[in-house]
Amino acid sequence: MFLICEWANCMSQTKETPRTEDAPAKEPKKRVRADAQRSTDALLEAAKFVFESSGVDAPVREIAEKAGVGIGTVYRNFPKRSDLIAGVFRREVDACAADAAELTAQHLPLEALRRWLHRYTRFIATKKGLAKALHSGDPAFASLPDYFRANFEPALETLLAASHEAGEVRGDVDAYDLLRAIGNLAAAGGDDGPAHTERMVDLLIDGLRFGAATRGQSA
Amino acid sequence: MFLICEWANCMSQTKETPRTEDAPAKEPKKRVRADAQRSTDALLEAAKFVFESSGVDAPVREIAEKAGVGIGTVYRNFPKRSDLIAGVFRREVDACAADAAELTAQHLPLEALRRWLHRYTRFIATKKGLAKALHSGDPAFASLPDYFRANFEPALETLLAASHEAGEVRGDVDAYDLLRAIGNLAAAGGDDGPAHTERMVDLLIDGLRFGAATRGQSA
DNA sequence: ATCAATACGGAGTGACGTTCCGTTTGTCAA
DNA sequence: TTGACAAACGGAACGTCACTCCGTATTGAT
Repeated sequence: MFLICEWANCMSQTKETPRTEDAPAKEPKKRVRADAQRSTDALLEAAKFVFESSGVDAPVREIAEKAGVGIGTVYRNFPKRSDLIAGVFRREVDACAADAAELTAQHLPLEALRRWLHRYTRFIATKKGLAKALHSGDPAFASLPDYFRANFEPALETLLAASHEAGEVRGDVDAYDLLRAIGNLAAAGGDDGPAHTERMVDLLIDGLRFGAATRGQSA
Repeated sequence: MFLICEWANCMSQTKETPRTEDAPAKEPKKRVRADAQRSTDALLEAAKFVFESSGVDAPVREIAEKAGVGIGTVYRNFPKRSDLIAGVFRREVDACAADAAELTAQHLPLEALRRWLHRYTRFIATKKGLAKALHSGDPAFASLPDYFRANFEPALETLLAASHEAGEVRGDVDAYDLLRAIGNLAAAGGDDGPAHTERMVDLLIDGLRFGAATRGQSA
């Protein structure tokens, strides 16, 4: 009730995004060697597991061992420990955001929306341990709030729009507001298990459905 | 705007206080040796300085050196690094709470109240760096929220009551509410210097004065 | 002045993040 | 297929940290 409410708030810090030119071209002329790619993947996979089971303070050596690579390899891929944490975070964001498209393809709009919001709830819940690290001021984390928003907001907007066009939910809900609200719910709700959070999220969804037919049908 | 709001909230976590029997007697039969007392004081003094200048992550050795004692002495007085941090925190709370009585003796009620609230504001501001540590889950910090409240709430209550009896402020303000409100103000207001916080606190004080004559004169 | 109790300092221990470098491997041109 | 080289590899080594241990010095009651 006191620690995590800041989590989603952290994600909402209004950073100016200069966005001048970051990644100029995808492949200038370099190919990624296959073993390097394998190492990076194994590392992210192992780090995700270790962070979730032993916390973000787990030693780098433990992650290297779990990934089956040497310590040197860890530091070539992620020069700082915090880069590894940021890497795991980004990968998780990617996975969660990607699920939105998949759910859209497999379910009717409202059901896809419902499932994704619960998926997002689980994402937040597993990232509780990261909240502390996120506040360390480490520059490796500086771009994370933007990354979070840049991926989740469009994903949810698409889901909302589809459900709205199907006449299932109202059209006047801001995707980002909803992300933050659920983020706060999910992050704070550790006290009595995930069941409580699930119920609260369902309640929010019912709120979205209420009045779907009576307003916002303009779009 | 996003990190510290949790600070005072942390302090408000509703911990059950069994309070069965903690400190059974002040002095069972042991006297504290003079050199030991000197070491403890020097350590707390040095730690306060180092934490404020170098952050709470400063190495223990640095504090020991500043205090002019050996590392062994640090660890005899404060078995864990976190105990030192907690010790500094408690001492600061004591000092701030004690100032309430002193200000009461030296000033008229309303002025004493005003000065102490600004004193408290400074306390919060210098404890920003501790917010992160406070969330580490370390058991050494578990009792801090209670300590915070147990010292500050009565202090402010006394100040408020005196001002109210003098007819200067209303009588329907909860001391703890006020502590939290100012805590949030002071902790969040780092962006544009302390001046902004000072003004906001003065505004709150004016709020207390408003209507002093028209209501709550029952007490 | 004596002496047991207590506190002292700081070398030592183990674990950590990170660097360095000799060795191995993947890729591609011949 | 083969050769060669850039790239990636593993892990010993380094510096720093929190914390432990123990021989020595200080204290205060007698």
